[in-house]
Amino acid sequence: MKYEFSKIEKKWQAYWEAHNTFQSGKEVSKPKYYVLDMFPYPSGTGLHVGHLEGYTASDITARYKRSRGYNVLHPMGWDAFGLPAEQFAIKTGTHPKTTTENNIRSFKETLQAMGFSYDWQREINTTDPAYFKWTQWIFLKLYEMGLAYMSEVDVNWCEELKTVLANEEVEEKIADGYTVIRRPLRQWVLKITAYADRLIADLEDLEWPDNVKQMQRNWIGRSEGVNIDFELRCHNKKLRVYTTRPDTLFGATYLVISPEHPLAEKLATAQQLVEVKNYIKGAKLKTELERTGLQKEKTGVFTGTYAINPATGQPLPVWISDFVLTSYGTGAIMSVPAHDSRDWEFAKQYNLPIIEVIKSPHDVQEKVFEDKDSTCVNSSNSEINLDGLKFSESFEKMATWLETKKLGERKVNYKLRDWIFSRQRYWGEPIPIKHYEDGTLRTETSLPLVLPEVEAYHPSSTGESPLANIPHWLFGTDEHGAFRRETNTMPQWAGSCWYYLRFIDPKNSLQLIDPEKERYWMNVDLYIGGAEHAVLHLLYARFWHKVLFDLGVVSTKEPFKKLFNQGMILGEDNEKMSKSRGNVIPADHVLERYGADAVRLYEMFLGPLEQVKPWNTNGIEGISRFLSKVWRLVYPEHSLQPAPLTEEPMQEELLRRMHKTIKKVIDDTENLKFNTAISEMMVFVNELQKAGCKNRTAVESLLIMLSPYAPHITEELWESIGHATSISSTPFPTYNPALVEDSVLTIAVQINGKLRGTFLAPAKSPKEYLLTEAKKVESVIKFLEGQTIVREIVVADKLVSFAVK
RNA sequence: GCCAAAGUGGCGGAACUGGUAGACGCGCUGGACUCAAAAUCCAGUGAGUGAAUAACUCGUGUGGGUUCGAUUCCCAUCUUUGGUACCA
Repeated sequence: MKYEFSKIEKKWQAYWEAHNTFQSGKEVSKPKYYVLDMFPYPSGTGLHVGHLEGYTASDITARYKRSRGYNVLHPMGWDAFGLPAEQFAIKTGTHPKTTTENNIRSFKETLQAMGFSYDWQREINTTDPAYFKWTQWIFLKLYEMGLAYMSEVDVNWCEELKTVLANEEVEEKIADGYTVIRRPLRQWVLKITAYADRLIADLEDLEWPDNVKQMQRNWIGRSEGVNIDFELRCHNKKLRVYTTRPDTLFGATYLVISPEHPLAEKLATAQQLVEVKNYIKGAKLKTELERTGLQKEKTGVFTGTYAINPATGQPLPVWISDFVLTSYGTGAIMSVPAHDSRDWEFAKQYNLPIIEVIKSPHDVQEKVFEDKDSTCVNSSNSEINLDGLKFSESFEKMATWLETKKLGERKVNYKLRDWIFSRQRYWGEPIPIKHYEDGTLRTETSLPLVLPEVEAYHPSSTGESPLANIPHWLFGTDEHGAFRRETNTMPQWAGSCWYYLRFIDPKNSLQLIDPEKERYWMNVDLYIGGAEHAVLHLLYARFWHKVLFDLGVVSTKEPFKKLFNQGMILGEDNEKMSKSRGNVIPADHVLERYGADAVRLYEMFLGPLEQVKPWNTNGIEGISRFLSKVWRLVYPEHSLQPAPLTEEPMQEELLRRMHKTIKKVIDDTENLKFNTAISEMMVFVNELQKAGCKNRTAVESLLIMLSPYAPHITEELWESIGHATSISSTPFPTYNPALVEDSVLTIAVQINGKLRGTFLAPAKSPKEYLLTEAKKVESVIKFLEGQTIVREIVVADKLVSFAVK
């Protein structure tokens, strides 16, 4: 019988569906394992081979864990709110709901054709009112806790999209060809900064890649410093700056404030006023990106005003420059040009003094010295002396001095900013807030607040969402009077911030999640997805999770215990797959040609899961050959009947190979090193074939080991050799440790580090025996002749090494 | 610029805590089977010298170092990829 993958794969997919093979949650006495994919946005372009990589990895893990006796939760759903469906609606008038439904259908077909063992009864969709009812519920909790507030903020306004973009999205949109300007608008904002410290601290215990943890820490950007108040000459006011280097106060030679600083214009002397005004005007025209990114040369303007350095009593000119950000710290800095490269550049540009206060190996007039490891110099007055102290001591001493003199106070700052949470779009969760005529706000009493049908999906010309154009939805009256509904909707991130919880209890209409089920299933044991979500999605989800923890909705501090980022699959030309390059390999295409098992195996065999690697269609042929070999183990060529399996004992070598293979496949599968697990199974199959082995244990062990990787062919062969139940519920084979080690080993002999010969020796041979035997090897004798052995090294079971002269 | 990761045959990659570099697969070469082809099977395949399945030399981006021994550790350097954008 021939191996016809298309017939077999359809047969078993239908079987699994009919038998609810992968329904989870029944056997709560077993240990649980929750393995989750980052759920996709169902786009119109369909899935390509790159998408399938992570899903295959999680599916192998899910199937493997089931086979090892775990109660596995492995769900899938749709992150279906989003811009593309809305844009398509604007263009064609098709309701985003229709577009979304069509795309979901096509995505689901592909995923099912891959044989993924999802529990489809738990499927969720973020645009389903039964789902977003709870997204809105969480928002109201945030509002009640004071974590959601409205603010008139300078936002990134995109004229073409008529919407506000998050800071994080700006670059991407500009790259897509949109223009973005700054403009003030009323926005809902979430106070993620209130959780900054916990978001850093709790990273500690997570099994996440170190680089992702580091990226999150950098993004939050906690820094410890001091706010210092500088006395201003000829003004009653003080100027407050933030610094992380109070230890260098003696070296501060000028101050800089941002153009948006409230004092910017007030500090300008009559003589400088025109120039200052022009500079401030110029800065307003630039976007944040222009100001911070492209510009290499520093610009600035002197206000004409001087402040007093509290340590030295020297006058410090106050400058205005746009390299100082309004949104960070106090919007003002003290400049220590000798020990900060930006300050140094600025000082050189405008000929300001540079004073060395940290012992430098070179002249600071020539080059900046930023190292913190050195000690202070030129840093004393009648009250304080920092000379000779290292950073941590001098920081402490100066901070304390400033605090006692009431000149400043310690302050922790973050780069992280609060999260602008509203969007001026139709296709998103409505924010369930009512605005009354007297200016009060009330929450919607009945959730979900659903989207009304609209005629057109264009944003309103005022910058509000299309919802502002629907009077019957927009306006209403209740016992508190007449109200207008909030027209902003939530960003796409909202639905993905908590979906992992809903999979645990997807149909609960009374609660977000049943606490008992939550305690059983949380945390997510393994979360697999692309590295592009390293910061935003994962940070937002962690933030919401902590809020839910504080509310008592969840019992764990963190949502995702172990995170794994799969590497991108590139096109055959070694470039990132994209429509414009025309190098996209669509999933359906390869599935039809090679079958799900081959695609699954090949994607895993390509290389380490975390690595970026190019697709090569030729390579998949080798996997097809491997599957045919497995098939022929059961159905010899030209035979319609499966070959009878025997109970005849295996040759010792083959038996040891089997146990080695089992061990390696277990170890590698646990560690997501699927490429080497597959190669080990290939070796085993090659040897079985060469030996013509039809031993039942050998063949069955192979099929079970292979089943998480290639579920369809193994189900079929499992049935062929006489089993009535699914291979997916069969326990994984175990190995005998005694049989994993070889009994006879090849020992290498090195002379001065070069390999000069090998010999065979029984395992665990004593040192003396190995030395004696090594000296008997012909090629070794030759090299030892006329030489003096100065050292003999023996590594048990591995090698003998002689150092000679 | 800064931060992180990585450079191994024609190609994707393998190599445990320093211990026989190149597993497995692709590709290629030769052979068997066939009228022929496909499929399958067998043998070979890092480079060089060599008649050789003898032997030796070189070889994990480059240059040094530590070591009996380095793809692995250290220093310097080049290249590539990802992240980030003056955060005081």
